[in-house]
Amino acid sequence: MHTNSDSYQAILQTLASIPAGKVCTYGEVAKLSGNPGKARYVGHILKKLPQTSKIPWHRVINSQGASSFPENSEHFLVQIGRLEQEGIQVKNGKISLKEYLWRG
DNA sequence: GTAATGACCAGGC
DNA sequence: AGCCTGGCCATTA
Repeated sequence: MHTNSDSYQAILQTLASIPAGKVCTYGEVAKLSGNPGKARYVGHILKKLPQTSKIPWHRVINSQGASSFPENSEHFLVQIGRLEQEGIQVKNGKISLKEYLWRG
């Protein structure tokens, strides 16, 4: 962004390449983009994305295999809804990383 | 300039 | 399973 424009671009690129029907954790996105340990930065970028962005933010979940949003929030419902629509099984708000994690 | 805040994570207990 | 701790790092106050 300001100090690390290169990291920003790399992370954005990785986010954009997550295929439908798969999910990726914040930490994985950071690692895959060549920025291990910058999971929080990934979160920052996603938070600041404009509504018009085509980045599939809903395919990013935390290392627990769950949404990082409050359980009944608007974002939470939209995220889970979209994932299910892409064929991902969500049981009890949790997603199987074994099955759906995208490793690049 | 410092201090607090997150769409985070791994490890320990 | 849960809860706490320390580390992480750009952004914000």
